[in-house]
Amino acid sequence: MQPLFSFLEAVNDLPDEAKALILAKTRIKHYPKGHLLFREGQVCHYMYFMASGLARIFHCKEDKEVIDWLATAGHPFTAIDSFYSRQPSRYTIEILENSEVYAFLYDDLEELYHQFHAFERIGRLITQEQFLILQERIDMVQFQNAQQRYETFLKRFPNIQNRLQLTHIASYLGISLETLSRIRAKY
Amino acid sequence: MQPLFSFLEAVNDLPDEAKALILAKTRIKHYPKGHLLFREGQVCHYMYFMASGLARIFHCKEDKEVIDWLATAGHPFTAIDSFYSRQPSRYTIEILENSEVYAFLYDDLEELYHQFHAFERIGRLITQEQFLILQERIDMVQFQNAQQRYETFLKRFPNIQNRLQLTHIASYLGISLETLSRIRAKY
DNA sequence: CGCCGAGTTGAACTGAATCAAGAAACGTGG
DNA sequence: CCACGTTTCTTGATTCAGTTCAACTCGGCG
Repeated sequence: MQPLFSFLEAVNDLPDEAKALILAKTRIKHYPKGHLLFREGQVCHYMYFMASGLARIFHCKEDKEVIDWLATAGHPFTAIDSFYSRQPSRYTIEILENSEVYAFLYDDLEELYHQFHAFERIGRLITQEQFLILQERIDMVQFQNAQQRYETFLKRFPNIQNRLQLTHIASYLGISLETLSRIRAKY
Repeated sequence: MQPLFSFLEAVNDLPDEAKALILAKTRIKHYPKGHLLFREGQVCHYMYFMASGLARIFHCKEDKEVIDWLATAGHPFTAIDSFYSRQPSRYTIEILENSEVYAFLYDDLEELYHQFHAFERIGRLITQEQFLILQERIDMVQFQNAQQRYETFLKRFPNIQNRLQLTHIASYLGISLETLSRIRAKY
């Protein structure tokens, strides 16, 4: 549980009672590489936290898979279009490496938000950070060419290149597999 | 103040004391078309709310202006990269029509967040909604061609076409002025 | 050894940018 | 109310980054 608490308390302090409730509500699971944590079309009932490992969140766009988000160790993730809206999701979540994942039921998270102002505050601040990450991503997709996107990617995920196959990197960057291959050919 | 309270209470109820404090902290201003509400390079100290009118939030990318956000009546806006981080902003905010704007000082907003759990909750939920709007925008920029983007734009801002010049629409859509003109030529 | 998925390389194609020039709309001053 | 200049918008020709399609290479594994 260390990684979760250090993630949360880097944002804002939490009272001990809140930590105790978080502890009581956490569901710790291990998933093997290739496992589908969540499938499109369903309502996602969990907010996840990646304790260790790697996952991809993708959706299908005209028979192609498009990766929207990479879940790396120490960060939260979910099917964001579904979890809060309680509507069916377009996303699928696939575990890419044997991973340790914490899961929090929607109702439990709501209880935490409700009971602890400090937790609600952390929720707001985390969402704000993720908003800024998305803003950067828009900038990338809208104005950077293929080469620049790859460089941005390497900076943002320095230790991930050899853990992801080219298809996935290309999909995350919004460029074709061939273009990415050509870019890497010139180091 | 009607539009602000109805915006906030559509998200979550607020206790009367919170409303009273909001009222006390609101700074109501009127700005003429063309007024620069905020300039890049400074720290933005205000969260704004557009009571009526229109504004654009843009930044400069290699001597060109890129519109990131349109502030329409009934919605909040600010230099989002600066307001919460307290760092200098890349954005400039220009009033596009004579507008009525409410402004909230950073410290006042923090006080509201701090004093009222309900307000903190509203802040979180609004941020979440804006996150989803950005996610849609990524989808637009990454996968829609020029024509589809224009159609998306018309759907999202149905009453705005004739209030914005083509240059601004093109900039918001991330396409060139000429391409947009050609698209409109075929109705 | 041969198959299969992943990655590379080549050639042709394309949507949209850019460059360029002209038309329309707009507003300001005489 | 018109003349002129400026800004906004349209239209055409050219160019380019990246996609698509296709063939080939490489490495691992039954």
